[in-house]
Amino acid sequence: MSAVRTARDRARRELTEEILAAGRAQVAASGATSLSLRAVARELGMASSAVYRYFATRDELLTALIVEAYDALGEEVERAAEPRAGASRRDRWLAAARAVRGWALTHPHQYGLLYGSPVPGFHAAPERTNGPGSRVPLALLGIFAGAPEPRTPIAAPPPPLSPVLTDQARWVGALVSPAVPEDRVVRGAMAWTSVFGLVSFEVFGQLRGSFAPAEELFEHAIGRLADALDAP
Amino acid sequence: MSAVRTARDRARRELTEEILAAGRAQVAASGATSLSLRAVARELGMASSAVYRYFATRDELLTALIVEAYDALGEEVERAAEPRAGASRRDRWLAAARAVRGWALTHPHQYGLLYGSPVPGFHAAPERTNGPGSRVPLALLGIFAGAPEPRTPIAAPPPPLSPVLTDQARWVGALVSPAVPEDRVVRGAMAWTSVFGLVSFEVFGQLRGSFAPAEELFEHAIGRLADALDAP
DNA sequence: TGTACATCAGTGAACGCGCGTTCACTGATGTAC
DNA sequence: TGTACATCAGTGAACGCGCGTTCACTGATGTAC
Repeated sequence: MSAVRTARDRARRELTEEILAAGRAQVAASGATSLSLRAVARELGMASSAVYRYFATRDELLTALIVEAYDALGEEVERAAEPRAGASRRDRWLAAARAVRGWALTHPHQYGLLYGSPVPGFHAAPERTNGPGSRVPLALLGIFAGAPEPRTPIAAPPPPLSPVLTDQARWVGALVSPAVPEDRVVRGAMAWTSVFGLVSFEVFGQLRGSFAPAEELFEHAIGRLADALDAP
Repeated sequence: MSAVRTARDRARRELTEEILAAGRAQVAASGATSLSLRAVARELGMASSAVYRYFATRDELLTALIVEAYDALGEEVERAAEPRAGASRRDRWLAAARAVRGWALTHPHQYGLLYGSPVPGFHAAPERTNGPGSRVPLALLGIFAGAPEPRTPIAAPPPPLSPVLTDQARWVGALVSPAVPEDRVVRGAMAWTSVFGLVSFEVFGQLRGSFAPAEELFEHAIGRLADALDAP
């Protein structure tokens, strides 16, 4: 067991990567439902049975592709949300939201795989997808950790949270440190779901005939969401 | 061509309805991708080729099911959004939003068919789905036609709309009468996408481990959205 | 009211396709002595 | 450094399945005279 592995091992890693790449391309081209082991094998010029040396089943390959996609999106959003010199919280929020939209528009089928209707007859193992799937919400949450930076104070006080909602929000808020206060978590969740609602509508074609192309609506919306988030 | 049709005609109508019902049940049970003409025929105890007397192709059946689903949801939302004695705009908005969520939770697969990732290799004819698909947004828009009912005035003035966004919002606002002012349309669009973002996240399982069950988050969110909508 | 013809619904077999997965096998690569 | 054995990657054929769609057909229903 040396750090430098054998030729066999290197070949294995490479082929695994090639299989993933072919699967990724297939999902990108025609969606997750039509992902097929046989087509992947054909693409790589190997017998369909050979793929089974690398992924025990079609569902395993699909799970790996989901994890990959969550990680790809997560990485982009994390980078955008990162604290930077001269970047306010609002800037980071806007950048993160744009990263979500940008990735979704360039990878519509992978976006659909993650945030669209679940693939029928397939349930990804939660212990494999939960972590990667949490990267985006955690990155967004991280932006609002710590004290708020008030900008445009709102006259009306925010409506109180119900006890259940308070508990949920406290639990979520404690996932980052320093913990985010409950009302902020709830506002963040609303902003988070808004962004994905908007992006899903755009990617899945619901805005055709009204706000498509949705660039401007999106920009306006995330600006307003930022205003709401920045309130004390 | 009398109003009362022949026996053959009655039988045709009935069987068409039965085929739709079987298809609906199949979508409800396992999602749109696994809808199969053969399975529908099996369900009805007829030869698979017989279905072709009623629907020229699988895609036609799927289109019909999409139209049906849009109409079912549209009807519920329209009813909820209807002006009623003693019901404020806010009440109507809350009822409409709850109708969306309620329908989605009881028909998750049909909801996925309408608002999830598009079925691969299938494109519904826009001239058939556009009308039914507009019912929900138009119902929501209708709630806010005419003058606003200010409740909790917001200190900060709303951010101005870009020229493109103004045009889009004006066009959308003119779909109902009296026309809805641009800024209100944009706020409505944000509320609309928020509701569907929240519902999609809940139905597609993205809130597992944080805000699920999402009843309370949803109630809170639509309340806050109502506050924003009711601003002058 | 009865007959002749046209229309239509439903059948069953078939075509051609692609899929996931298994299995016995061969040949190459790795390992222990 | 060389040999003997164990491990593993990849093959090709096969199983069993379900699908959408077509086609020539039969028998029932509708229509015109």
